[in-house]
Amino acid sequence: MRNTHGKLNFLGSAPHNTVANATYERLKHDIIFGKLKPGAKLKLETLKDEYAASVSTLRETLNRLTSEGFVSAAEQRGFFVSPVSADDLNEIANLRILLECHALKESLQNGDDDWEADVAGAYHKLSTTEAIMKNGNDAGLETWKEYDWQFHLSLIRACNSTNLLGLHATLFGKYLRYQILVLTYRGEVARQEHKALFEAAIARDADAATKLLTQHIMNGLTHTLEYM
Amino acid sequence: MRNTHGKLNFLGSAPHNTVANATYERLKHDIIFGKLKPGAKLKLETLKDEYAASVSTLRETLNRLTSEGFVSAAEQRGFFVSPVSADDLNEIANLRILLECHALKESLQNGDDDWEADVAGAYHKLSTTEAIMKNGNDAGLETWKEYDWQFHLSLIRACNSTNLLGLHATLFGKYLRYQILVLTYRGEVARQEHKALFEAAIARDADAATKLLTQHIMNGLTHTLEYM
DNA sequence: AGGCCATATATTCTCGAAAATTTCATATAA
DNA sequence: TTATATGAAATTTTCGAGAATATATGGCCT
Repeated sequence: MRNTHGKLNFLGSAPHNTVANATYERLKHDIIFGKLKPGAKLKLETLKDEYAASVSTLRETLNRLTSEGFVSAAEQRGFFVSPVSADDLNEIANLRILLECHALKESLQNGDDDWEADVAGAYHKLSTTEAIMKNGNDAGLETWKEYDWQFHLSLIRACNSTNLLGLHATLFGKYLRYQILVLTYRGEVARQEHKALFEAAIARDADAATKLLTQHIMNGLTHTLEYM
Repeated sequence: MRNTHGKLNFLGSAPHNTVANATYERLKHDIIFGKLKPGAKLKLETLKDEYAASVSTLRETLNRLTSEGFVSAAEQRGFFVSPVSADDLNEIANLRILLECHALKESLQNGDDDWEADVAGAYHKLSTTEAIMKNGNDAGLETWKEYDWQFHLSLIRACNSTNLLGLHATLFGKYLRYQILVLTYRGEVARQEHKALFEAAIARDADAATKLLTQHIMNGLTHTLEYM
């Protein structure tokens, strides 16, 4: 993680103090939430106007995003939004299963009372939002996805591996981009999956929890592939 | 991976056409091979002289390296070489086991004749070098480590996941830095471990291969921790 | 002496412009 | 007509300087 001070938001960075950080936040957000389409050329002159940053500053952020895989770079030919594909989504979903299940197991072993309270809190926020959205209110898409992310993060936070949490955060972002891309509702099913996952986690049933998590991700994958 | 054209070297990038890429290569190499010590401040003015690049270009590469975790950044206080710790090494070794074993299993299932030939070739280079180094010749440390990396990469290359190979490459680099840090010889043991691993892979014995790989990494971890 | 504030120095962050390279449009030749 | 060469325009890459911020220095007060 970039800055250890200050509260982290759901894209995984500190609040933007510098122009570079603000630009990074906005660019990443715009890619994940589809404002910048897959494959789109990222011309520096255009970005300069749109994001109010100089070429050098923009290149800093584009290099960061390239490292993470949200942007692709071609030597002397500039940057473009990383393309999407069924293969790529498959890879990401499987990696998420691998890493998140591993982290979940560790977390269930290590998590103390504070961890459990965090999970309960995150689940409460998520389920409340999902209950509201169930009634046709799909205005708070970003809020919902933020709570979704926070819930999954809370489950694995006690895994005791900063490196693992870092990799997971990037993967989650990539997975989220695909979900936003198809943007069809899977709310009610996801709601039940979250509930079962939460209960298994609190019961410290690692086998059940990892199975539920795997199913949860696989179902999301199938659903997304169907609408791509 | 950054540039799909041209042959990749063992640090995972294309040959340096641009100043930025050359600087990135050199900086990463200097961090992994300990020329830049863990925790060292990376002052822009100093780097400018040493690497013959402008501030903007340097910041591009430092941002890339920060994303990968080789460099740490503190808001308004610049960059420094990421520190090392036993905890961090533990995390990295365990992640390497998780990812590399998974990739190995997939690779053993998917690998065709060309893959097998690649593995045999990579193993040949590695074992030849290890035989030479056995006789007290420890001049070719970097060559050895390159062949080591190429061998491990060849084993998992048929895993059919670009994302997985990318994560593994970064992890391998971080693991390598710790090995270089203690710089004590584990050649003869590693030689035998590589041999057993090679044979299990060619026999497509996934269980044996993953067990051997896990042991190989765990032994390296124990050895490194001992001398830290 | 030891802590605190103002000032000076050092360092990072940001920008716009010049150099290098690619891409596009047009003309010329087979 | 198709292919190739030529030059103009667009784009990326690189740089050095100025603005913003952090760190160090030295004087002042208790």
